[in-house]
Amino acid sequence: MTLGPAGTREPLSRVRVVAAGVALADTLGVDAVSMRQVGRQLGVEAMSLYRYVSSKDVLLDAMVDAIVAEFPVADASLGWQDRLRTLVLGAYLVLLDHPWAAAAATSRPAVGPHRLRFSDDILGTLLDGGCSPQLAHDVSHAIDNHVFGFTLHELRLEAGSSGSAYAPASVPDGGGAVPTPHLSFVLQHAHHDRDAEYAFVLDVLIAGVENALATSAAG
Amino acid sequence: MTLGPAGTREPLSRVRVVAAGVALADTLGVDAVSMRQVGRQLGVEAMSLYRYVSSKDVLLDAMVDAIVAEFPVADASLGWQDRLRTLVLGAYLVLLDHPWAAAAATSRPAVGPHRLRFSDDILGTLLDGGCSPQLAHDVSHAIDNHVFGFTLHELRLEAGSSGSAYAPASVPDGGGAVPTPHLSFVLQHAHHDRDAEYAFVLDVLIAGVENALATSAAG
DNA sequence: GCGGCGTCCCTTACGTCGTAAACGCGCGGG
DNA sequence: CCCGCGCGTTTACGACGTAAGGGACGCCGC
Repeated sequence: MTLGPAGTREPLSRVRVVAAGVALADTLGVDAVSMRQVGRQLGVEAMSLYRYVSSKDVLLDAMVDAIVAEFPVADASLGWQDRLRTLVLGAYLVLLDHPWAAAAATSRPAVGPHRLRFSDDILGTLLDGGCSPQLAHDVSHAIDNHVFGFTLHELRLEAGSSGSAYAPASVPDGGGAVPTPHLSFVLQHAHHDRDAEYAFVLDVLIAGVENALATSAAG
Repeated sequence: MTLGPAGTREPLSRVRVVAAGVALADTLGVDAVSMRQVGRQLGVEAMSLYRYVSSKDVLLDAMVDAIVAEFPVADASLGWQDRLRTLVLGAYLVLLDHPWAAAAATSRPAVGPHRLRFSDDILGTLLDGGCSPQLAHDVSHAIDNHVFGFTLHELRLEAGSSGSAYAPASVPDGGGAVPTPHLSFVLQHAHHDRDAEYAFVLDVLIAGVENALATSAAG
């Protein structure tokens, strides 16, 4: 690698490595993120990265957490419902900007510090709303799953944007197509509005919490 | 590879290849599923598999669909709520038996024929319950996400069974731990009951549907 | 000034992966 | 008899993650 006219170059660092990985994933997809590619992006050999990330796995974990770091922070001036909505919809918007991130996050067990912070905000909001610790715990899992899982779902649908979302890829042994009467009926009579669906399910969860709070107060 | 005393061996076939992949994933994890490993399992070279599966990706898709094939079928003798519960809880139990399957299914865009059949059953159940096509569509996505996403979540928690479920794996740049007061509070006062949580969220979804049906009937 | 040491990056190498291409073998039909 | 073809093998290529060691540069105490 030739140096610039000044003869020096920006030194490597963990943040620069992670940022290069994110940039690569954003433009070419996660599959393009290999140690050698990331190195090339930085004008450096693959092995040099190992001084800053101990393995490719921790690089990916750090990349995911770098995205989660952009998630919004709880706004204490709102009621708990709107606070939740802000958090969850904000996370959704961030994930839409980095289509690989939802997939990477769900397919990887590690939970980074920023994700812990986000979970803590969700839990704090639920506790503020009057949830028992148990209820808050359960609902926060459901919300986590909604944020990452549902967003992944939506991204996939719009990725395979060539007409129908349901495109069977593998043919069964016998060969013939599977009859799916209800599926085709629904696809004819319903349209797919990404954002509305996401908000709808979130509202169902919120309504579920309100209901649980009401019945526990009454009992 | 030496032959048995009879001098012949079971001929290869697509189902045998897929079954070997499933067996390998069940015992050694998905990461152990390589073409060479699957071949070894069958007493055959890696390249031989390509006569039955055109690539590793379609092998994995077929493996996932083989698992989904075990999902239950809708029982028309039940009311729509219980029919849903049977379908969704049955799928959950199957996925628990093959811990890799939920991860593989969510991280992979293809939808196989058995999964289409399952979605169709869900949709049929919802339509039977009186849902509009649009509502059925939205809810079925939420249910799909619940089945695969939530199950994945639960499996992960019990995989990292070494005490706390929230073990941050990557340290931030600055180094220090993140303060998570609500999280630690909740972890102290709530316990994690896998099955109860799964059923709880499902019931929240069902209640949401009932509510939507009631208000649309009233309006 | 200078010798050692730490930090940073490079080179080389190994074993694995997915898979393209061509080969060999055995069997059933002309 | 032999041709073809279905099936499995062999060989090979270009990636991959990463272990091990080497060399250059700058800062430290002396």
